Amino acid sequence: MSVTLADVAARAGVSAATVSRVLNGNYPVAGSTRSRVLRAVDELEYVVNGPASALAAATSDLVGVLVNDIADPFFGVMASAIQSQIGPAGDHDAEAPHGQKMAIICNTGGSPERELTYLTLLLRQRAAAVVLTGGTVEDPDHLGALATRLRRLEAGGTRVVLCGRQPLTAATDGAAPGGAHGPVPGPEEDPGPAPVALTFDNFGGARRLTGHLLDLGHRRIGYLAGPAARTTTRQRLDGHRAALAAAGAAGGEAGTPEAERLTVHGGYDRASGYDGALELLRREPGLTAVVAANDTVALGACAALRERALRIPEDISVAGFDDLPFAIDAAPALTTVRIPLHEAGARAGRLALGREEAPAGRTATLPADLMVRASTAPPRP
Amino acid sequence: MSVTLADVAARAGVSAATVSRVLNGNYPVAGSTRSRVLRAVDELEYVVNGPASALAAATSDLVGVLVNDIADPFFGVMASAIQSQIGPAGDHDAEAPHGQKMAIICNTGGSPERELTYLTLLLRQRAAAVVLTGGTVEDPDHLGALATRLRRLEAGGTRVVLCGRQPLTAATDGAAPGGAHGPVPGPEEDPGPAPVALTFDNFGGARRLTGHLLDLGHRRIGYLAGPAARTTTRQRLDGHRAALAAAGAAGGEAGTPEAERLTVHGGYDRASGYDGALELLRREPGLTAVVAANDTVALGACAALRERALRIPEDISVAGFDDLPFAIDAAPALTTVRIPLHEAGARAGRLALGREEAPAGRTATLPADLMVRASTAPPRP
DNA sequence: CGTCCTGTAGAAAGCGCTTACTAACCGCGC
DNA sequence: GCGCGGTTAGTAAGCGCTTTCTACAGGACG
Repeated sequence: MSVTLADVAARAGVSAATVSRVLNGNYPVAGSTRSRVLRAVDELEYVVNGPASALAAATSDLVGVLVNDIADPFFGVMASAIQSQIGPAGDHDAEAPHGQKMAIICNTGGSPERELTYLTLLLRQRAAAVVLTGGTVEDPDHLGALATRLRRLEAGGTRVVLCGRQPLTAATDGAAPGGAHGPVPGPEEDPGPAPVALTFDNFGGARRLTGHLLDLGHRRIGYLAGPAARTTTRQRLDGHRAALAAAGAAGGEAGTPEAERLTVHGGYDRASGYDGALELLRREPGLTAVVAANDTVALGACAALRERALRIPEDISVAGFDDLPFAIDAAPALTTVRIPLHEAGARAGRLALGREEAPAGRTATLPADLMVRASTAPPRP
Repeated sequence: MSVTLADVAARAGVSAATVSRVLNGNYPVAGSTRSRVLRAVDELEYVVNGPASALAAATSDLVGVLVNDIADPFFGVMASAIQSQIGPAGDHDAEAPHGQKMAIICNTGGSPERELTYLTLLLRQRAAAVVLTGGTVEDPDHLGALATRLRRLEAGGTRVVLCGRQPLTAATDGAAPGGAHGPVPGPEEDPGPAPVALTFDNFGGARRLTGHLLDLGHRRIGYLAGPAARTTTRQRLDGHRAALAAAGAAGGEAGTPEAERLTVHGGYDRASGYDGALELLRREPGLTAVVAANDTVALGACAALRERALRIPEDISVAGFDDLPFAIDAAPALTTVRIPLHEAGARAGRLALGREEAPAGRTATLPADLMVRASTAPPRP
């Protein structure tokens, strides 16, 4: 510590400016000078003072990544992919090049307030970019506050990328399958260009998944939804109901008692699946299938059903969503919908760094493919 | 952006110094002045310039967290717990208090080089603290470089905490069950105080786990080890062999052909478990139990065994390690060893912030409790 | 009534770096 | 021999904040 640019300069017999230029490589420096400086840097084990250079250059090497829950592999996988694009690349060299970015992963716990707090903190750090992952609360107040923060970030030169989330207010648009909306202005104020967004086809995936169950012959299908008023939850639920409605099956029409009865809202955790499955069974003992908001919930549901001595899939089918790594290893292997988390994260990371062109319309929707495995089968006659 | 302290000062009719003092609350300011300043801050939507204040105050709000693989719940859970102590607390308020810390989660991918790179980057940022999670490579060169980096960090005022890792060179000490070593000086140079460390009782947990299988009557037990030359891998393997040796069972003596034959090294991922189980079966068709380096590997092994038409636990027992959330939902529920990841992370976070006293001897070993579930049973006669 | 605290606020000197702007030097053509 | 572009290096002015030191009230006190 306390070895400064000036020390290096003195040792190399040049001015501080020259050292800075060698290190940043953004100005012609004679070869001999350059190597003299580099040697001094090495001998003194000089490490730049990040804050100082961020202040002087008015840019920082920090990239913020907001996630709901880093302990959840859904976010873990995305975060890992994002970081793989941002952090140090190969392992060939322990030296950290100048201008090397670092990701700050912020755990919001799904709390809108904390999300805003983190955005303020990132603004304070003058982050180079911010990636918001996963769905969000559909509360207009929150969305408004969010839009304001993001606008301020962008005004300050921070690149904003949404990964797995609708472009802001478009989130309240109902369940549009395609998802490719244009920018929608927030309340008052100039919206500026909408942040670039990568969204998942939750609606389409859910519709195909429930369609698969309907094709197998299921008609009494329970749904374990995630927390209410969140975009991801609603898109998946809407897809599910759209499939039911198209087949004229029970629960297809939102708001009807039938639909309410076959839907239980909970969290995205295992316990919600466990409790929710029991509740569904209580409400509708004749259930032949359960669709969960995600794989974790599905696993919890499986546990509950097994305790009730129901065999999967002989007595009851179960399906998840996301295709997290453990889905294929469940017994029986879980039928689910694959979300390209890794691809999405990697692409978001590149977009955040400006290393990839923004998609046309500033929004791209990634596919959600049905993965049929062993946890779903035709209902018993 | 571009609203500076001076702007706020002008608006409030005070000097910049006063505004700084109000914001930092570390100097007496008259109530009336204080509220005038706060109003100005509010009206101007002023946000401190983090780099500038870090430079002037020579401290930063950044805390580095190094993990091997953030997509792995083992690290995800710890990272989440660490952050819960460091990041914004309640959701009562969207305002970010001054001095609010942020965690930078760095994904090393298990690469020693990348670990060093990140440490340099953190040094550059003048991080307030650094938490290194999980085991490490046992290569003396790497350990030396690591010790040097950590010493430099500590010299610069960065607090260093190890979470789930032996205090540096103690890592090469053989499999000491207690783990409470004193500081061991690195090669040359003054060691200074060893970083505070929270370690897991991998050895003891593994020994109890294998002991459980032996008690059930198993004698031909295969072991799916993690990557060679990593502390966690070796401690668990050593514990396993210690239990075997104590019972006089096959494979208890390291280095013997028997021990080698019953051990397969791989990664900590699902595929390694799958491949490894098949390999074990090939080497020893009479296997009655498989112990895996962690739960993820165990799940992969289960998949492979099931494909070979072996029933768990009737035909073959399987055990994991860590007790990750999904272990209890495996079918059958996985017998494993519970590692208090959340508690460890939370405590490490508090230690990093200096909000908790370092344990006596600067090292505390956390218990690893055996969780007997349904995937283990007596072998068939 | 002058002095000495105590409580508040301002002036100003950096923190370590970047980056115009300026200066020196070189070889060149006229 | 002199002025001139082209290189390469140095000078110095900040970047926006913290913090020491100084200044100035207004009581309390002798």
